[in-house]
Amino acid sequence: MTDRRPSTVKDVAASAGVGIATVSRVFSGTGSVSPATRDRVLAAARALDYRPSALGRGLKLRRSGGIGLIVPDVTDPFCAELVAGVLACARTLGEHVIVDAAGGDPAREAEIVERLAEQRVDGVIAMPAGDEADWRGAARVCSSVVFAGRVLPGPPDVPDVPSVLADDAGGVRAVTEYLAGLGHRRIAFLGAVPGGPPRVRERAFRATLAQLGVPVEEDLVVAARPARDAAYAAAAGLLQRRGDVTAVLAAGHLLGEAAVLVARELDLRVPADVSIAMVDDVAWAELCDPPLTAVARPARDIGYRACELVLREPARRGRGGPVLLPTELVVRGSCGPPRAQRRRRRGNPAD
Amino acid sequence: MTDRRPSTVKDVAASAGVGIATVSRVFSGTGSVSPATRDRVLAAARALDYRPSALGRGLKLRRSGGIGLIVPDVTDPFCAELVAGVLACARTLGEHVIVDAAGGDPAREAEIVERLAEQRVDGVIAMPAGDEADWRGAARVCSSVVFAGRVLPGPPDVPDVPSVLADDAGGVRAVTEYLAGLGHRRIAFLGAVPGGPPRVRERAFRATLAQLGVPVEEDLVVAARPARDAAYAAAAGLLQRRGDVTAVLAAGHLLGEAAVLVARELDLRVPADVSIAMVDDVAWAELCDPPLTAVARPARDIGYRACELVLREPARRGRGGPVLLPTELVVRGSCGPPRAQRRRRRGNPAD
DNA sequence: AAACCCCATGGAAACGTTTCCATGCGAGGG
DNA sequence: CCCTCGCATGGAAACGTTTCCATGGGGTTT
Repeated sequence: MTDRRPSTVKDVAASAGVGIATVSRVFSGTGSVSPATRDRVLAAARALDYRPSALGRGLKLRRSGGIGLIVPDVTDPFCAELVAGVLACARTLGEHVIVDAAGGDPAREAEIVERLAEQRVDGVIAMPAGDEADWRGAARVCSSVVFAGRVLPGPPDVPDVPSVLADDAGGVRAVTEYLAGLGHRRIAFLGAVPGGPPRVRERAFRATLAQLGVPVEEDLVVAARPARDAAYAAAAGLLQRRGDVTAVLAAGHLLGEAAVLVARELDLRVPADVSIAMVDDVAWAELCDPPLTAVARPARDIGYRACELVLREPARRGRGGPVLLPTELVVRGSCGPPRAQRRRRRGNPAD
Repeated sequence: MTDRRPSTVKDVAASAGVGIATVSRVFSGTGSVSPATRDRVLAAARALDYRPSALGRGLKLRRSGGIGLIVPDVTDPFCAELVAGVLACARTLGEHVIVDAAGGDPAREAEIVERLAEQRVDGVIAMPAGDEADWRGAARVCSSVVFAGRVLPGPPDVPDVPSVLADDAGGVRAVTEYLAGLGHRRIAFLGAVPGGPPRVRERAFRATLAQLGVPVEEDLVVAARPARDAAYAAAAGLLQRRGDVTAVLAAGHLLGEAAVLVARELDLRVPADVSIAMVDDVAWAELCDPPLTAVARPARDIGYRACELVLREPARRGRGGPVLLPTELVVRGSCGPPRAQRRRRRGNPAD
């Protein structure tokens, strides 16, 4: 039936009685074309339903006019917000975005990068999971890579991949100071990263407590992979083992979710029995009962900024370390003064 | 610097001492190449860090090897889940996905479709907002369009755009029967679509009640745009105006959120004073207190299936009406038997 | 032994753009 | 009046791939 092939510059040129170069000039905006000719070309194009082929153009220009975006999981609220930011910025710059989810798997990340390189994307934005080495290779493969929302665990020696991050340290400091200011002394940190050296949130937590003269009990810093089951197990372990904690700072929304569910399961009232706060202000924080105090990371801005960085400012890339965007402490009802010292649930004396 | 241009078939051919046709055959998998030659080509390619250009291939093949995906908002949990499904399927089929958000604006949708057409995508999956006319044009422009998760409000005359949907009617029927079965008689439907004829959920709600012999009070069917503010306003209006409703069925998660917040604001206990259920089982439904009963739509499956449809089964497309995927009623604690007939807000609730 | 066929291979022509370069032409200055 | 300059325009060459077609050679069949 109507599976006519799309019309091309050649068709338009013939129909308008001009050369193909002129048609190209009209559509690419370069060069000069007399108004009369331009009108004639545009009319012909409209009549033929002409639509310039991005493939032809890309081939000639050696760029596709699109960028790649790699996140661990598009259904994660933070990632989704970040994606939205990237889309918003890309739209203003007239680029399209190829999105893919790596599921936190370095091998899949590498695979996606490979594919994006074949697509000749103009740049790649990634929320990385893999290790330094993988990405150093990737940076070689792709024109430009920007990390957004997360960086690699590797040694912070030469940060040759530019990045846009939330000021996690500042956010954790703020919420830790807030909890300490309410009078808490036994504050748990839920969500240390299992292997390897402590990451920025844990470090900020420790540093803030130290600065406030509150001793850090190793027992209260619990590691957990960022997955629902692991988070729940970690939270359950913590709250059962240490009935005397008066506040829990969850390092991410999955951890916060776990803390809330476990507290409910153990019949702990929030914040009367235990205060809960978390990093990442997701939608449900407000719907919780009580609503959860959280450190809001500007996920959308991070995405937007990363996109600007990768497309507009190739010069600034990598200079001056990561771009840090401010967090905000959103105080809701889930934190209060600590309950007077007393045991609850067959507590084990651990102090 | 190392801004060498990427190597091409020509480079590889020269380096391996073969013709470019042979290199192409090795990488595209077509034709036959002797093992020895193949190895030589692969070695040369590896040495040169060769990566076939998707642009060149796309130009020749007249297809980009990617599909377009248009959703209203990637941060919406349902959309995000749908996107994840599409990505999963596209991955298995070796295609990439260009994602964009239209914000529910038909003009933006049209613009995105235009852009995708320029990219010569192999197909488009859309959760549409625009009206029938727009999309009929789009379908002409693009090779193939599939609707996912939502269809157009237009008359269901000639469904020439294939679609993959949740069985909303079944889901609403199930939850309505459940509420009626608990004894509710004054059940509100929150989230009728403002303009135009009633959509499938409202129709199913009315039909089910009619079938059960429960009269539908027009006053209890309230319209609301699917936005936070509108949802909240609608919910507040409903619950303040009609203190005698014993159950609210929210037609979407934003509406459900609004119902929960308004109920809390009005000091209505759930489910003692009012039962709440909603369509769309999002993460916070379980974190709510009490956890919310919801109709789960298989968003991920919908995305996956839509992607299969658009890529694998061009023949089946459009035949036999929309593909309906089953919903599931997830019963949690937010619904109970109706309170004995009495006015709400009779002073201070004893807590 | 001759005819044949299939396989491996290379050359060359697309695919649809952009852009360099050449051409023609009208206007303005010497 | 001629030279020059600038502008509008067209032809043609790239960009990197796939694929048709031709070619040559070795093995099989008669």
